[in-house]
Amino acid sequence: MPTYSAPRGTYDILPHDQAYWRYIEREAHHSAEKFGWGELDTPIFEDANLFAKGIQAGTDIADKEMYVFKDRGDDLLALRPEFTGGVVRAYIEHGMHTLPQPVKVYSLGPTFRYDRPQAGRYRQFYQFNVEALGSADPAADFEAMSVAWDFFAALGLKGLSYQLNSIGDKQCRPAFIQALQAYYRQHLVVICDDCKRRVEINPMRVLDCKNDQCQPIIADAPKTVDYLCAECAAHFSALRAYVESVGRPYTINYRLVRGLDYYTRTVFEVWASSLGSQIAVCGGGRYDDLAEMLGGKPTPAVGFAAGMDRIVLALREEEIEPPPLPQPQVLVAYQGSGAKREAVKLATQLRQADVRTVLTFDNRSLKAQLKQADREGVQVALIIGEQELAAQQVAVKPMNGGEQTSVEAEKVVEWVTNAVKR
RNA sequence: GUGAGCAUAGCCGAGUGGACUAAGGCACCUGGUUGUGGCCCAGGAGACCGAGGGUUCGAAUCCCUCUGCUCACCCCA
Repeated sequence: MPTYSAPRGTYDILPHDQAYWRYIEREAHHSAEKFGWGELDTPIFEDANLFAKGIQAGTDIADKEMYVFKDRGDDLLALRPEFTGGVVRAYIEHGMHTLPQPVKVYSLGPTFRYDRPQAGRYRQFYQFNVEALGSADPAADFEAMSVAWDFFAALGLKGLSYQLNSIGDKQCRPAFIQALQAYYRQHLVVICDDCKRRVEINPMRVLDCKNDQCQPIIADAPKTVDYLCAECAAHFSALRAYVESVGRPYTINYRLVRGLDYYTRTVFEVWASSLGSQIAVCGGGRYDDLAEMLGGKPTPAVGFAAGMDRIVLALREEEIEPPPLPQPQVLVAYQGSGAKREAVKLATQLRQADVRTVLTFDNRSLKAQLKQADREGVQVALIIGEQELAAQQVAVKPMNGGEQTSVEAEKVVEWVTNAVKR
């Protein structure tokens, strides 16, 4: 057994797997920029309180599931468990309310949660995060939802649909919570133990309980959409109209909720088919009350986060092949130390001409060098042996089985740049 | 935090008490071609069978503890 292994819940993304990540990152950039979003990079760690604000007691989030540490200056920091906190902090810190609203920013990178790892869930995981800050317009919700849609469609994921709900705001939600709790208290004997707890601590969460015995109770439970105030109802119906106008399939999912207080109105997910069943590939919604909780001016905002690890899994399951990464185009083989010097020099010249070129090391046999050329997928092997050295030539061997020829040493770079495919 | 399953070389994986100084495949290295890849053939290297303890004349194989991995629950900002 090795002395060290990657920490629990983390993993290495090996060269072999990078094509998936490159593909996902490329499409993320492309989709976000298509809609006028700009990239924002924030620190991987922040003041721990930034993430703890707005998290109420009773959930495991703040105390158990964050990577919190003190640095040598005794500052309490946390590895970011999500992007939103840092994004809102940056918005406030840099006075972005003076920019044209909304401010649309996206981010890519690792996030951290101290969870028990399981399928598609890691302690270091990668997110594509998209936010629009400074607009309460339902069209902004739709724009964020559309970035997500465009992104997943570009990746080739099939069976896309939206799950959509509205959870109201601080005007109308209290009445809903009351009705929900009253209803659940009538059914305490049949619901699961977790739900008995949830009813008091985080009542909206009873709606996405997976326990069989709770399903009939959920089915008849009060629905958030029936308790929306006039403004929230208008917002929701405008958003639905936008979704319908572009013909994307969506389902009103009354069980789709968020547990924290700063979430308002829109909650959505994008689902894709994977191995025949539907999985959520991103989640998002509106959080009109967060900026104020973090010490900024009231700033309506909407966004989503997509878990890139899960997207990789979905691509694999759907057998969607990412575009291959660039392979070396040329390998320079050699025999003898004089030839080796020439090979090193030629390789340098080829790279200056922007040809992806590899060499072998350790003076291996020509056979071994050509075998490597095959394995690396190069288009052409250039061979410098004693004969070529003496004749100031280079043997040119196409790896697709074409005939081997000789080219004058000083014309090889030109020959290669003309012959090799990008 | 709770529950279940699993743990043999880089990867896959046979072996469930004696003949295991642990099979096979992939990958790797060398040679068959004293200068030529992909196929084939031959050979080589690579494992103290997750760790520790116990039972036994004998343990990869049985028992205990630990660790790790996986899946589900919890949680999911």
